[in-house]
This record gives sequence, C-alpha cells and structure tokens, in this order.
Amino acid sequence: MNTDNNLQNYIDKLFPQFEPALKQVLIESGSIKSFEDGEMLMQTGQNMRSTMLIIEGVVKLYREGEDGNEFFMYYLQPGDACALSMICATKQETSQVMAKAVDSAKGLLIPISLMDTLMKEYKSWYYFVLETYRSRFEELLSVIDNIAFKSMDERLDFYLKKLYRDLNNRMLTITHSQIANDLNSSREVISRLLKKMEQRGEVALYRNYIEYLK
Amino acid sequence: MNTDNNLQNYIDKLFPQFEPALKQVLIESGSIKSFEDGEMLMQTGQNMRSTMLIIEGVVKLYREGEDGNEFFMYYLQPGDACALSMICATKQETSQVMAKAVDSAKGLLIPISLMDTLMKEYKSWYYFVLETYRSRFEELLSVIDNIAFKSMDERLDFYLKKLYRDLNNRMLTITHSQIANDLNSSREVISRLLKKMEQRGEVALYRNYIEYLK
DNA sequence: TACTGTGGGTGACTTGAGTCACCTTTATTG
DNA sequence: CAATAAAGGTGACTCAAGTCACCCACAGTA
Repeated sequence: MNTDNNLQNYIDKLFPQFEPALKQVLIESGSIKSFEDGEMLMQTGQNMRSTMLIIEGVVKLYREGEDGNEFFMYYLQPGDACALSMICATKQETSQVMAKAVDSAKGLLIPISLMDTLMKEYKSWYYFVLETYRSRFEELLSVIDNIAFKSMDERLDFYLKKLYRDLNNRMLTITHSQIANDLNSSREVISRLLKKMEQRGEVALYRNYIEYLK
Repeated sequence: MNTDNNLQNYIDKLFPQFEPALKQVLIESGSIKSFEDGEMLMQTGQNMRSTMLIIEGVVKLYREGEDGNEFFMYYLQPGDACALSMICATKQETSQVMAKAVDSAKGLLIPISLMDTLMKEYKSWYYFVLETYRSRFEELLSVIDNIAFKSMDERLDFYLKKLYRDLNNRMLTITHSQIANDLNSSREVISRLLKKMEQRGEVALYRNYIEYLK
C-alpha cells in the first residue's frame, strides 16, 4: 500500500505549494508511519530523531502535568507539521509534549539530518516551517488567553467549538469525563455546565456524544 | 554614542557565535533604538517592519486580554530576540503581544527584508533563530503548566523565582498590585499569600520591594 | 435474565480566590 | 506642617469550581 505512488498523491494533495524537486526529496527520504486509534506518536521526554508531517487522521497534542494530568492544547490536521518536532529535531532535544492519534492517523517521517538542507535549498519548505511555528505559537497564545482570562463555561464552549471545527462534525463523539480530562476539570462540573448549555439551546446531549448547535 | 564602534562592541559581547561576515551585515543594516523605562516596544495589533535583538536592559512580554487585562509571559534579556517579531516579520503579520521596557532598554532593529538572506547565508543566524523559537516555545509551555495545573501560591512562588533569576537580584523592586496585575489576580490575594510566604521564611517584605530568600 | 461496567445526574459540602469596605503606614509636596 | 497619594493590612462576604456520596440508565455479556 505505501508505494511511492501513494506518497506522491498525499504530497500533491496536502502540500501543493512545495516545488517539484522538494517533493521528490520527501518521497525519496521520507517514510510513512501509521498509528492506531489512541496510539501515542510522541511522549514527554522522548528523543526525536525525525520531524513529522501529518498526512491522514487527526493528532491531539497534550501537555502533561507533574502528577500525570493531561491538558489539551490543540489538534494537528493533515497538512500540518509538529512544530516541536521541527525545533527539537534540530537541537536533538527531547519532547515536551504528548501527541496522540485520534482515530487512526498517518505521518510522514523526515529524518532530522535532512532539515538543514531542506531549509537552505527549498524556499517553500522554509516558509512552510516558519508558518508552522507561527500558527502553533498563536495557538498556544490563545490557549493561554483561555485559561488566564476565561471561566470554565467559556472555556468549555471554546473547546466544543474547536472540536466541531477541527473535526468538521457537529456530532462530537466524546464523553463528559474525557472533556473534563482535557480541560483539567472534573466530570460533575462539565456535566452541569453542559446541561446549562443545553437549556440555552447551544448543544443537545446524548449518551457518548454531543451535538453542537451554535 | 551610537557609533558603529559601539554597536560592534554590543554584537561581539552578546553574539560571539555569529560569524564575522554576519556581524558586519548587522552593523551595516541594523539600527539601535532606545526605549525609556516603561515604554512599549510593541503593541497588540501593531504591524512589524523589523525584528529586534535586545542589547541592553530587560523587556517584559505580556499577553493582553479582551477587557484590557495584562498577563505576564516572560522576560527578554540582552542577547535574546523577540521570537514573534521574527515569525511575524516574515509573514507581515501584526503583533499578538505587548512588549514593555523594564528600566530603560536598547534594541537592535533588523529590517525584515534581510531575514530571508540572513537565514540562507549564515548558519549561525539560522541556528540562533531556531534556538529563539525553541526557548520561547518552551517558556510558553511552562506558562501553560503554571496556570493549568498550579494554584495561586505556587504560581506566585514561580513568579518571584523568575523575577529573581531573570533580574539577578534578590531585592525585587515591585509592589503587590503589580504582581497581582502580572498574575491576573488581585492585590489582597497576593498580599495574603506573600504574608504566608514570609511566615515560612521564604521572603522578607518591605515597602516597595521584596527580598527573595529561597 | 441477572450481572457488571461505563456514562451521566444530583444534592450537599468545601475551598481557593476574588471583592468590598475600611483601615494604617509611609513618602511626597505645596 | 497639613494634605494627599500610594502601598499595604484585614475581616467579612461571595462565588466558581472541585469533591464526595450516591443515584439511575443503558449496553454488553455470562
């Protein structure tokens, strides 16, 4: 299945802005790796040997607290790259975050040894990397806004909206305790806030999923 | 005062890793700008025409809430660069944060038109930029850790420790309400927590300044 | 069908932190 | 020196959010 042809298709579709020579290098040197539903792509403290471009599925990025808490940061979509893997790869640093596949996902692994050359030789790669940094940085800033300035009900609404947009589906298959986990809150609190949202007609609640109506 | 000779000294001292040719370019194309105590170097929404290296003083980075709240993120020291100005400069984006001079500060402005060339031509610049991204990204992650997982007293301790380390002085000339501002809390809360820290012998409290003892 | 595990609901309670009102101390300045 | 402003202290109150205990509903399965 993972023929060169297959990879070529992915790259053409997801990275149309890359120049042909760059695409060729990626096809020759990159390798596809598949991840099962819920599998970790990256763990806190893990050493990084390659940078990764997401080509299928959705990847969830978490920050891990000292006591094992998880805190959801953002999703990566096909066409996105892990900003941290790019930065850390160059410096041989270890990961500061956890990445988990939502459903199953596929990534294109690029050996770190290539990074310097790609940056130098291919303008479209250079801009892609900068844009990756910029958008992840902004995403982090909006995360900070939320936890610094907003209360739980606003954060919950923001979270559901992000879920709806990033997964492009009003039916959010998620349980209350998963949400509580992602927001570092507790199930009861989330349940109560969801009920209030339902009373305001912003969501409809079902077992194991939520319909987002805003 | 701002002779080429002066700038040469700054660059030699703060960026010894830069190759001579790069230093020469920076001297020829950069310009020094001075900021007074408390002056803004950057405002939310402002357009960026140049990237900035800090060469004197300390710069405080804030995130601004919708209702005008400020939330302190981190300090920049001489030898640091503003990561956001680097990223946004390339994309002609507007600033997402506020930067304020602590005491007086000096910055070396580099026109954005130079960025692409510098990245391509000078390896030491390229690594400098990547390292800037990486360290700011990590700083943001630790900010998230703090507000997501920690309670006010831990955040206060973390804040004071950062102040002590970054300004390299146990005597922290800051008022309780300034701290409250930076942590997006209120003066009374900070005063009470400080008093508890004092009782544990972790700080000594005076009018207008705090001695950090840990 | 009865058993069991998971998702979700709910009332009662606790607590960290923000707010309000009002006070004292200290520094500045006309 | 009196007036004023800013820094800081304190008790009382409020409230969002976390915790505890216990409940029911539903689905899978033995």
